[in-house]
Amino acid sequence: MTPKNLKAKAVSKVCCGTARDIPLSERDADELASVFTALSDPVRLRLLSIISSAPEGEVCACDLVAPIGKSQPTVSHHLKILFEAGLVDREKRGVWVWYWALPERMSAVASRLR
Amino acid sequence: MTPKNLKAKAVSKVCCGTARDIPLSERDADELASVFTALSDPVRLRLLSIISSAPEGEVCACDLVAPIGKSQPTVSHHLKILFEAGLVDREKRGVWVWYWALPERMSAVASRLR
DNA sequence: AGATTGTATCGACAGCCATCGATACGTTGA
DNA sequence: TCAACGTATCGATGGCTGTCGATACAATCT
Repeated sequence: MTPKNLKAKAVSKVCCGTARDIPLSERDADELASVFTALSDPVRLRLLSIISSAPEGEVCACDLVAPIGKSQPTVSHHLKILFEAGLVDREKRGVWVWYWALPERMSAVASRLR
Repeated sequence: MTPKNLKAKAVSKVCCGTARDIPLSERDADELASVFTALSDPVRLRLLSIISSAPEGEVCACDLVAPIGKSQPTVSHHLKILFEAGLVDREKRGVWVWYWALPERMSAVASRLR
């Protein structure tokens, strides 16, 4: 059992109760953590902000390299991670690849934070 | 300027417009990314789920080691990261340290995902 | 076909991070 | 004062990750 609430002053002799089961399963924790990992890089967050706020709803990858200020392989790497996390989708049109955000995915993750 | 929407079929000759400014500043991106980094580990997410769902609103650190299944130093390390990210607060009472969640912080982060 | 251009992949390297044993610190109780 | 206990810190280690140059791939244009 978890010890009583002793916030004020007293200190119980009894502590460290028996283990309860964890609300978040190991599998769910792994999945959630993988999404947060995709969001844990400032370059990816800025890419996401550009893509999400695009007036046309989508952005050509060629328009993402210059403002980010990183090399083209690096930007491509980050876009791949965002894509695999389900945060953006993409489509190849001719030589170019267009990216757009998946807001329902982001709000789904957000709701998991209560 | 960003090229026209050519989703259907045609492919424009013109692409790769001039750089717009990024909605998310570099400073804000760093700050946000640091919080997501704190959330990017399954052990920390499970710790947070235990702490957040505690009936008394708080949990003794001594009750966190066993269910997580990691060593005491490892759990202490993760709790420190959650604390420094502003996701939990803590108070020492006697020998024990009690942790509780800061839901307003989590919802603040969640709202940043739209 | 060959040249050009946008994108993704590869290989390498440096820095960060999760993990644990050992240990130090602080508090309690005898 | 000393022993016991909960927690935090330290040091080491293995694995992961962001970065870039070089290169491969695919589509377009001449």
